Amino acid sequence: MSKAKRRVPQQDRGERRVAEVLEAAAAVIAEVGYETATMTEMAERAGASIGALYQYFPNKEAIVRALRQQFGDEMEARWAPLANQGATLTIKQLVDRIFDVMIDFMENRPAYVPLMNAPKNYKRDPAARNRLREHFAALFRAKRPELTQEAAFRIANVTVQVVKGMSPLYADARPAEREQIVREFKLLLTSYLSSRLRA
Amino acid sequence: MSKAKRRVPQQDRGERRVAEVLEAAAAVIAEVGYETATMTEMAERAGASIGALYQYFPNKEAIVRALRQQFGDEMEARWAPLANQGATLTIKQLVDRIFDVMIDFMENRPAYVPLMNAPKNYKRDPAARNRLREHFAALFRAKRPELTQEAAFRIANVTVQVVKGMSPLYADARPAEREQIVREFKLLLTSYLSSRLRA
DNA sequence: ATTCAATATGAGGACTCCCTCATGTTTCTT
DNA sequence: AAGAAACATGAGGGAGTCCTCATATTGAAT
Repeated sequence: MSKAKRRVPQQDRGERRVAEVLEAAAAVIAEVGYETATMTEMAERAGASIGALYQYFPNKEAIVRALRQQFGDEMEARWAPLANQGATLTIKQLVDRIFDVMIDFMENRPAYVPLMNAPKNYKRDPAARNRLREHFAALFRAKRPELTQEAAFRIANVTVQVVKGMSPLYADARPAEREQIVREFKLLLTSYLSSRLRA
Repeated sequence: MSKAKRRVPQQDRGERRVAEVLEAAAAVIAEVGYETATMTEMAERAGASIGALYQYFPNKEAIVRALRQQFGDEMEARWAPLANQGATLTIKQLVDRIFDVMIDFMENRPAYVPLMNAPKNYKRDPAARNRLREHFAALFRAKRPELTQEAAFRIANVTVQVVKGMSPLYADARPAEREQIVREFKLLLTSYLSSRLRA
């Protein structure tokens, strides 16, 4: 395992490179998955040489970490506005919101799901894995404050798995069938949350 | 891609080898997943040489196909007795049955989930992917004959994803927490099926 | 204009993986 | 017992991967 530190970009050129590499990496991972994505392909698609890539990222894992951080931050920005008004939403509204955000994210950041499911490298930042679960748990506790942390996390775990479960079906389906799939999974989550968050 | 046909076992020795290799392959895949499982490791763990392995299987994909076939047949044997009496079961009984069978299977055939999720090679036998979904769809239609094929398949798809969603949580959890997780996912599926299979 | 840090390049080292094949051993048949 | 067929072996070919490093180029500061 390589251990050397890498360059931190100091010029505009460097910052652009880093951004280009990350964007290319996300595209490649979205297409072929983390394991089969190669560093050479990422570099080529970024219009950079393999050496340039390694100026900023010491190894493949570092790229994954950077992408997860970036996606995690973007998620944060999406959920922050909801945290306040969480108490006022109905279950149906809550479920609609959850799926709207996640579907929009899956379409605009198609590397998100493959990245989060890549079993590798979670030992290095286990926190990343739980950020989404914590957002959901916070929403549920806002709606029903008498939930214990534990209970909220359990429900959030199930919620995360429901959304994850929809994603491969959604991705494989023809656009015309997608609405139907979304309806089905919204019903799934609504039925469950109605039991669990009942007044 | 290699294309040569391989030996079909003719002696007891050969049949034992094939069984040993398949068992070892399943163990390796269960531990590290399909992509990272190596042919050398499978051979070593089967107590065979790499050459012996390739006497019977032309490539890695062939091993996966054989395992999927085997697991599929075992599944068939589990669901067959239910197909008849499907009409008489309550939703709760149905859900209990589904999870009991799947959990038992996951514990005794830990390679099942990684294999079914391996995106590779499904082009060669797309039928394998749908066997479980078809079993579920048959159960649902036994219970509610007025369901269209399409509707039954949709519900079966969701059901498969729910069970799949439980499996990583179940596998990662300490045994003491597993009962809790199972309860949660049974509630998830029960709530949903109650909506969809209502009289 | 000069200098030096920042950035870029890509051939190739070190490794791993899948799979072949020439050769050796065991089992069956007669 | 002898010959043939089935089975076993493992070194190594070929391909692909991650990553390094010596060298070259660009940009900024003086």
